[in-house]
Amino acid sequence: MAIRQRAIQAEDKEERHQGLLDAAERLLLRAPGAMPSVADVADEAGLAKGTVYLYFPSKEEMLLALHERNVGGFFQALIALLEGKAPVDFGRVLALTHEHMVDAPLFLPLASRCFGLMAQSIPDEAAIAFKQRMADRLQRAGAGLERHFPSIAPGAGLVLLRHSYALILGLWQMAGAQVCPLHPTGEAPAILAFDYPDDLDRALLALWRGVVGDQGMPS
Amino acid sequence: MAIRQRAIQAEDKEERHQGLLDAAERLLLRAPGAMPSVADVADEAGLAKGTVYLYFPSKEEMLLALHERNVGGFFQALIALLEGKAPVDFGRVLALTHEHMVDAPLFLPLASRCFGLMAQSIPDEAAIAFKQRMADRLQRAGAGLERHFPSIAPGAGLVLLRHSYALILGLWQMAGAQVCPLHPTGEAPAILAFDYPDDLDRALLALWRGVVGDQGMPS
Amino acid sequence: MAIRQRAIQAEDKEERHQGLLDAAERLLLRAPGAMPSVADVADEAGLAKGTVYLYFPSKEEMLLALHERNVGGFFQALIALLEGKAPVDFGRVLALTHEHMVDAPLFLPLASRCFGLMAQSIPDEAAIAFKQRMADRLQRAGAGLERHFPSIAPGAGLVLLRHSYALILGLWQMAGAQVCPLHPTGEAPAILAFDYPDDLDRALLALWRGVVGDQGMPS
Amino acid sequence: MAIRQRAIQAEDKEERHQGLLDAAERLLLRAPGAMPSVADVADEAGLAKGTVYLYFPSKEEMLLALHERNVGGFFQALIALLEGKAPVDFGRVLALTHEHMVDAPLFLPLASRCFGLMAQSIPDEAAIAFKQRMADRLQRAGAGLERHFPSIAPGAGLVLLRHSYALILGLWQMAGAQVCPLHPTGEAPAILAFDYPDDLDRALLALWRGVVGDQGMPS
DNA sequence: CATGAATGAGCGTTCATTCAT
DNA sequence: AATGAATGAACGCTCATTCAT
Repeated sequence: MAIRQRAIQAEDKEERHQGLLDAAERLLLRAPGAMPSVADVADEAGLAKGTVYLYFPSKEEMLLALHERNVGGFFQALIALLEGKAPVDFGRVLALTHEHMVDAPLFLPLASRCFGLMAQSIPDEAAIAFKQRMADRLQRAGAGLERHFPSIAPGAGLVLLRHSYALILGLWQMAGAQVCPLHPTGEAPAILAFDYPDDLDRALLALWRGVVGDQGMPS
Repeated sequence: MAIRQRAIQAEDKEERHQGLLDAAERLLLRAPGAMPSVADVADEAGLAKGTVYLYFPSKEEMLLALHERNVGGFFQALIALLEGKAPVDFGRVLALTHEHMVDAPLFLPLASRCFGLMAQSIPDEAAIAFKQRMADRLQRAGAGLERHFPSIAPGAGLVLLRHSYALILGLWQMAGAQVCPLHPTGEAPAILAFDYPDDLDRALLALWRGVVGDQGMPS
Repeated sequence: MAIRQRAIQAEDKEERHQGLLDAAERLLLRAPGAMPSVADVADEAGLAKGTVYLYFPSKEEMLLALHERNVGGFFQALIALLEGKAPVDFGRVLALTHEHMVDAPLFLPLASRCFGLMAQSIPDEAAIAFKQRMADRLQRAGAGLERHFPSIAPGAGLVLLRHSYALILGLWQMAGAQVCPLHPTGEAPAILAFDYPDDLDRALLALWRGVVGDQGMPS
Repeated sequence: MAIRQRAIQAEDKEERHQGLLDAAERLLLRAPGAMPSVADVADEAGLAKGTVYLYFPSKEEMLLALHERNVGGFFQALIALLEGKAPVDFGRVLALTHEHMVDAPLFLPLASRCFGLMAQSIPDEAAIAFKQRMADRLQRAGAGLERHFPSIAPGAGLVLLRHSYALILGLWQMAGAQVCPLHPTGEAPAILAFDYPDDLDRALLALWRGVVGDQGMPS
């Protein structure tokens, strides 16, 4: 009952597609620790459970699509920055990273989940296609980086991006383990506590300084 | 049926304990992407399902114990190195890291999973105790690091260890996503391919160079 | 496999609902001493285990629903009798009680179980709603009783019903303990043996005579 | 380890026997809604789990033995009263009932459970033996009752005791269903609420008045 | 006698996926 | 295209009972 307007046109379909991703995003935001169930996503999107499977072959690929939407946004901004004419320094890249990855409360939990997914539940074909798209973006961004930071050796821009991402992701996971969300009374040892965004800045700064030297880095 | 020798003595119990961890380890190795079920672990260990619960209060705490066994081994070696009298340079630390974390095929998948566990399924008390033990080790290792690398500011040894760990972990996740273990026929785009151990070395080198400068670093 | 006709219409759903209650009833009849498992009920109803949870939020609430179906039938008849125009005496009430509670082989085992359930496994909200419905029925029946038996003090009709129910239930439990259903060869001592329906009549008669006196009672 | 003094003498064994019943009693008192597990009982008694099975063939028969100890205490007092020389009226019997059954917080939950047990889990032979002992006691008490209340027809003393017990038990179950122990905020409909001891007195008074008339009854 | 390690069937519930409508 | 009823494997965990020690 209540069969919503059928999506016949391609653009209507795209709208449903995005609507489902939006719904998944909202649920993930609401409970970052748990994978939303298909039923929940469908509900949140105002659709029936079966309908989800008209738009995504599986729950996992839906989440991957959501992740890619996030990643895409970040790279679009990064590439725009790097291929633009304005001079770029570390601070600009860092700010952009914060905006899209660190402060966006969804990016990292999802990314972390998706790396696990890739190795398991995503069919090879889909995984490879996803990776191809990622590779293209990375390559463009890496090249842009080398243009703005001449001290980076050819090819090392891509590598630096990879390492930065690893740092962002790994540190985030460690930060997440600090919290005992339900019973924050339990005190973890102070020595383990650290402020994620701040500490990440320090780590990235060290990494970049080790690669690009002092040029374009904050004094 | 098939009642194995009963573990009456404390050391026999310890053996069972370790045997279960070994079993979990083997399963995790076989399918690094999935949490082994209690039934599987029991089977693999040649015990009945219920027996697992004589040795661990829950599946999660069993996996955490396995993780701690791994971590403990690494830190024991690291602290021995750093508190020993022999001079220590980056290469030594790196070699040790490889031996315990990178080449041990289980360390990282489990570590990655355990960070997720802490925030969810481990009772606060157990989680805090675990963290306290981790903190102690980290602190000793951090102090040792500062002793051997005088250019590290006081307190920054611990931080460097944290960042190194984040790099190791994050990069491993990205590397893992390269492989499609079951169908290795599918070729991922070459540009994304990287050799995890090698690339990690490069990343750690960059990070450390950014922190400690050139002293004790390979030329 | 074996996908039965799908219950799309509300009435088909109601049929499934009732079908599950019927199945539970049959199992309870077959083994009055044990709570049927969800798997058994589903099997008996020819459905899959998961399907049960489309119709009831939990096993306990399913049994409560079955109980309420029984109780509802009894009260409907009782209230019809008491609010009707025909004169009512003890014999009529007793006959009705037999028909719905005593001779219905399921009423009492289930009732006895449900009292235990209420205090444990039923969510408060559901329990209170159930009790409210019971209270309404009891009140109407109690008032009707007072109308037909003027010697009952105001408010005492409800109390008499409660005591009668207690007698019916308590005596049934004692009677049940007489039987060893699987091995009826074992003879219980004759002195403890009693015929439940007959003995109950005597007990109720005594109780009612003590409350309403001789009016409307059999000579 | 910690093998307690072995019970060699018959009286030592009896002590263990009673000790286990005491332990079960304490646990039942602490959590009247749940059947204590064998492990809990053994723990509470300071014995090992396996030891329980040296003294009772099954958990159920242990609980039955505990119940019989309670019942035995009640009947001993009742028979002493009825076979004594002092005059006996309803009030005396009622007081004794309160003391042993109503106010003893364990009697009724256990009794209610045991009736269910009889029909299921107790082997016939044990069940019959238990019943034989119950029958003897009932018979003596019934005869004593008839001696003190001459208006009771021969044989009706036993029946009156049975009906009284049914009332006590049935009403207790209904009373138990009133409580929502964990969330007493949820208000049950007031109409269903009643005070168990008070209401029971009223019910028993009505029943007895219906059987013995006014002799020996409170005015 | 006493122990307690080992067993394993059994439980209620979830949820991704299918497919008749 | 859209629905949602139906599926059933999978899960972690309990606990009465056994029996080697």
